[in-house]
Amino acid sequence: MGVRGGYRQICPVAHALDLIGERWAPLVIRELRLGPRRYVDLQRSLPGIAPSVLSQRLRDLEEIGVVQRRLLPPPAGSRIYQLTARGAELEPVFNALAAWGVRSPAMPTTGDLSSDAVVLGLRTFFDTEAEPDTNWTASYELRLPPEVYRASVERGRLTDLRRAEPPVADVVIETDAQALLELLSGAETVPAATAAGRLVVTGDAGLVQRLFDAVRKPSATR
Amino acid sequence: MGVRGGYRQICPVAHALDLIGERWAPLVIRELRLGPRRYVDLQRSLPGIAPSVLSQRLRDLEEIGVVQRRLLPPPAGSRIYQLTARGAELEPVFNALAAWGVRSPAMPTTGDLSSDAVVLGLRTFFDTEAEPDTNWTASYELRLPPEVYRASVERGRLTDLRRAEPPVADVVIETDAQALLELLSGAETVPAATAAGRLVVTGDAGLVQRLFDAVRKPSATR
DNA sequence: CCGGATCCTTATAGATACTG
DNA sequence: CAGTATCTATAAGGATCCGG
Repeated sequence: MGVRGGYRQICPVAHALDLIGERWAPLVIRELRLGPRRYVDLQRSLPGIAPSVLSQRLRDLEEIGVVQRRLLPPPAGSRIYQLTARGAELEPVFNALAAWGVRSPAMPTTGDLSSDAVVLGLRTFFDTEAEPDTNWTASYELRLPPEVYRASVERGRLTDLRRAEPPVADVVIETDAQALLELLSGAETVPAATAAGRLVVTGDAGLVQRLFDAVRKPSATR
Repeated sequence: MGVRGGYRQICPVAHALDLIGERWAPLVIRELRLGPRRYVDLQRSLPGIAPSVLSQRLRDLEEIGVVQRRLLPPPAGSRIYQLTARGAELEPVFNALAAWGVRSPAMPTTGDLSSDAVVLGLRTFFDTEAEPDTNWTASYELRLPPEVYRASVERGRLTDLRRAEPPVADVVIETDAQALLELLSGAETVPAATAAGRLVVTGDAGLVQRLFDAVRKPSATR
């Protein structure tokens, strides 16, 4: 169980923290929010985590029913980790945490930038407040080498966004995590990034602009 | 800064955890959600926390702008800690965490039960889904010795619930944390608890029943 | 009595090397 | 690739002590 035997309090918050509050555990879960990952993938996305700690966390998270271990069918045969339904229910927790964290004045601008973090930002801050544009339906393939994601917008709503291998979509966006972050935050534009070779769009560029425009940071009331 | 210099990632979630994710920090914040507290109060509500750790957390939380240190006017003159506006914005995070934690099969039934934890449960799980009863307006004084809370319901909405010293309300509810937990979860009834001397209601008992009935645990979709 | 600071012990994380 | 083993560095737990 949690840190030092846990908080030992009858409190939903304390209990949740006993389960998923240990160091690195939330970030392991964050990495799995976009789809299954192998041990080495997790290790690469979480620079600084000790292998023994990663092993321990995966074992703990599996034991409490948040993560599931699975073997990919041959010939791959690799061992992968994925969120269970119970783990996926943590989505509101991460969204709330991200909404609070992104408004921090101390939010770091340097450090490791994982592709997952940026793509999760896209998912978290996709504007759900405004009335959706029912004319907007498209599928996107987002390439942040070596990662590939697939996003679906149906009638103005982001209905799906996850890591994907089978790449079939209306639009293909090829860039990197840093450039995507700048595009989403407004510090970079589609034409400029394209001219600079930091962004390659295959398909309707207007659809891409539309996707980036749909991302809004939360204001105080949320 | 956070644990071991923090995660050093450009990610809102990782940053939020750097700020408030350390051991005990979330529980310190939880204690302050219902109003200001003194050092010793916090120590009593958080059994097991080392004084050095509590000092350190309060200093850290003050530095990042989540907690504010203040001196009560004479003759009290005691030093109290309270959430800043920025700290209060963590409300959605705690609500989401509580909603997830309360549905855990491993949720402990034994351990320390703080009055704050139960009262926060009342606030978190006060049913906001159903259409509010506009005829229901009342103020409650909730005594869980030695704590006193004040709750306000305005036209079916819980508009305020915090620790309070000046006790003025329509109804006074006197009980203890354990009994209140059972009353809210449905394991105990108002008449039975009253008969057993675990609950003393001064004022309209119907209003009390109404308050307890308004608390609903979240279902999977939340 | 309140608000801590200090000291010692122990648990856990970080780093690196190594193995099935 | 998927971890385990080992060593070291930190931070937490717990008791005690001290100044206002």
